[in-house]
Amino acid sequence: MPNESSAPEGAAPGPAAASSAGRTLTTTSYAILALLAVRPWTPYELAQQMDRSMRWLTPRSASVVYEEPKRLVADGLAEAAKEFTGKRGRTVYGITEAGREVLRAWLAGEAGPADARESDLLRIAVADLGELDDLRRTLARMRADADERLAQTRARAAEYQDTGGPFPARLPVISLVTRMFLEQSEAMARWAAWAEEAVAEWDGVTRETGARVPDDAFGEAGSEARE
Amino acid sequence: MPNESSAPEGAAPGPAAASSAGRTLTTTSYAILALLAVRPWTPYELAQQMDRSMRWLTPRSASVVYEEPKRLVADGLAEAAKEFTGKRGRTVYGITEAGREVLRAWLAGEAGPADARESDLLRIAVADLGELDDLRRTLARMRADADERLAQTRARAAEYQDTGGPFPARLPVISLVTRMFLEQSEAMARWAAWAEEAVAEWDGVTRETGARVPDDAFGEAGSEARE
DNA sequence: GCAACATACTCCGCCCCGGAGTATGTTGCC
DNA sequence: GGCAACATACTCCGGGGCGGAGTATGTTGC
Repeated sequence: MPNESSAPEGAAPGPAAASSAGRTLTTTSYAILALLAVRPWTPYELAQQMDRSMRWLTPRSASVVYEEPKRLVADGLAEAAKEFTGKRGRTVYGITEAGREVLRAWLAGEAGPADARESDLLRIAVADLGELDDLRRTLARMRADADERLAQTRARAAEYQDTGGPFPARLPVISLVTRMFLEQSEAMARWAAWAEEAVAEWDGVTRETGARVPDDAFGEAGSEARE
Repeated sequence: MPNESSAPEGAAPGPAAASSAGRTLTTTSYAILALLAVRPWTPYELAQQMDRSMRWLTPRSASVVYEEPKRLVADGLAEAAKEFTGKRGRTVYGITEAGREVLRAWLAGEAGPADARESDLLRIAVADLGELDDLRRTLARMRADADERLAQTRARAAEYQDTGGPFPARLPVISLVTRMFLEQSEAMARWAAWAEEAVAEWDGVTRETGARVPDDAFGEAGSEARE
């Protein structure tokens, strides 16, 4: 059976296709789109800004940052304007109304790249481009995920402790990494619960509209971690 | 066949070049090699086992798991034996002495893929294929990394708190993700310190040779996290 | 006897990486 | 005023990895 997966310029929307785009948008797409929603950028600035603001969330190398806007333009989600300084050209990218729309849809829904972890965090970071309820829903989902993951990790740990695992001689080294996963998933679950609670008291998604920086947001995360 | 076509540095013996292989080995390479060091596997078993044991450490899709052993064979680090069940052939892969050697070298040194995080954790998980001192060195490095990362994260958090960041209106959402990074890096630093301490009391790297499962390895990671 | 499942793979388009390469602006210093 | 250093503005390419589709043969259970 011939694969018709590449239906490029046919404007044929796949079933799972994110709104108007003729491809599945990636986390990179949404990251760039979120930046463009703030103001127009040249690719160079975009690369700088991606490095500054997205490095911790979802790092992307410069070559990718140069590519993605072109695709967004092809999808009709961004637009490019050519400018010149002497004989030196440069492109300035802006977001289109369609672009804002898919961004809003992404912030509002489950749609988007399957790679949940990193894109969820991005969703939080740019939540002020969407609605308060979107943020709450995302946090609720993340909390559920984190709790489930924690439960799984604990179950695995308990199993190793009880049975010794398939290679009991290896248990000491295994215990080291297991403890690491416990620590990480507990941290995640703790955070998700905290964040959900904090946002429960918000009236909006920015400072002006009623969001508040929680008192303990920037301090020691675990009060007991002090030493 | 030396596919050296793209590397014009011909005579330059890269110090980071993993021993005899004509390419830079990836984390995947070491993961597979570590499995092969335990026993021979068919690709199908390998894929199963990768999913079982490496899913949390460094997940790889099946197609990659089928590809990698071929490369390892080309590098002389693994060997393939063809077997038949009726007219159905299958390959069984085993590790070569050269393979064990690069695995030992990887466990002993800094060499390997730059992507430190995930490969370090793998190094811990298969540390029983190497020496106790290798494990200690890896943990010391990880602890230093974790501490530095924590310091950076705290510095960024403090900066946001003091200056409000470039977009003060966005501070509430930013504070959410910042807190998440604080939580994560604290967890990591806490773990690294714990692990280093635990291993300090070991005499070997397996149970038989004097490694012990720490008492609190499988319990609540943070004693305060109980609720 | 046949369906369902397990085994044993191959192939392909796409994303992303990271480093090399190519230009042309602007700034600062002697 | 000249020139080096740095900033800006990109393109190109090989390779790793993903994930889903496709192919084919063995084994098991009803």
